[in-house]
Amino acid sequence: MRVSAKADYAVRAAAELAAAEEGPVKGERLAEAQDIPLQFLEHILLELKHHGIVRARRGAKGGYWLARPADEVTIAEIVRAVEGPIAHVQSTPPEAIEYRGNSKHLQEVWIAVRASLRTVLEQVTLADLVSGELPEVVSDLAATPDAWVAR
Amino acid sequence: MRVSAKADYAVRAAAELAAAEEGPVKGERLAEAQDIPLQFLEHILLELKHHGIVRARRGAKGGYWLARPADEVTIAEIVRAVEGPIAHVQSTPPEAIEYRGNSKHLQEVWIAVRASLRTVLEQVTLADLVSGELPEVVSDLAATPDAWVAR
DNA sequence: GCACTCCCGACCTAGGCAGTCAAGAAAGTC
DNA sequence: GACTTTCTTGACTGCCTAGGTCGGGAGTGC
Repeated sequence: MRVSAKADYAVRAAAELAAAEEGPVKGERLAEAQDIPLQFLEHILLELKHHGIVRARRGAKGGYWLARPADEVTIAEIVRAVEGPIAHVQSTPPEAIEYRGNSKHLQEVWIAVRASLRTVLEQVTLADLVSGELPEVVSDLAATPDAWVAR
Repeated sequence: MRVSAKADYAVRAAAELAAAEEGPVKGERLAEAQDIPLQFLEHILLELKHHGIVRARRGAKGGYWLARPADEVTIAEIVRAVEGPIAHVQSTPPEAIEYRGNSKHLQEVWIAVRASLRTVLEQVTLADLVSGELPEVVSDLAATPDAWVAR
């Protein structure tokens, strides 16, 4: 139930790419802009490339750029690319687990957990993120003061 | 963004305790009922005990029982007891991270993620889980067919 | 050809996950 | 008080992941 450094880095780098107008951006610039260890970031960008989220060219004038327009890339996609499926239980998808006895309905709870995560992560695109205009569902959730207190 | 075996086990064992009428339940019975490795389960129950969620007595006729009524124990509590805080990013709470540049609004997204997890996990009590009568928010989420397909 | 930049496998360390084992302490029973 | 049952606790395991570093290789532009 936690967000890994990798996922956080990946989204931040992607946001930086989304904001860049035209032309490839060097890994080094991304690393500096978001204060991410360069070598680690390159691995992450490679994974994003393998998942068809970014593209890259090497050599002078090389760098990375988004494979698709920023308003077509969701945060969910990026998280899945680096962390794998969202909200798996014991490394298997919740719909595939069989619960017995008094925990029979736990499956529905995990399904609901996944669904609620999806409503947030699949709704927000990179374009939303850089513009700051988040979808209403999300900004509503973040707007309640209660959401900001630790527990 | 995944649920550990430990958390899953902990909730299942707690559900079993919630269903047990009166009197301590042996660890062995819990393990059998939910098919959980006994020794591992005992570690988990110990953690739950330290967090004041269950109580235990040893000796003959000993066993475990809930420290509070089943309708006052939420799944969120149990998950926190064994996994630590929900939805931390890089092991720090989202409200404590400073984002800069084009990822400035990422913080709100992670806050929203945490809030949405809370609306599910803090709503469901052990009593709900055992009876199968989940709160409306949760059953609504689990009712959409889309929630059951992998992605 | 050379500088530049990504590509990618190897490696590393710390810590967590999932689990086992064995000894010990407490409580109930007779 | 002896005995049994059952929990308690610490130590320890093997494996994997997270987070990160290093260094060479390979494609690109000039």
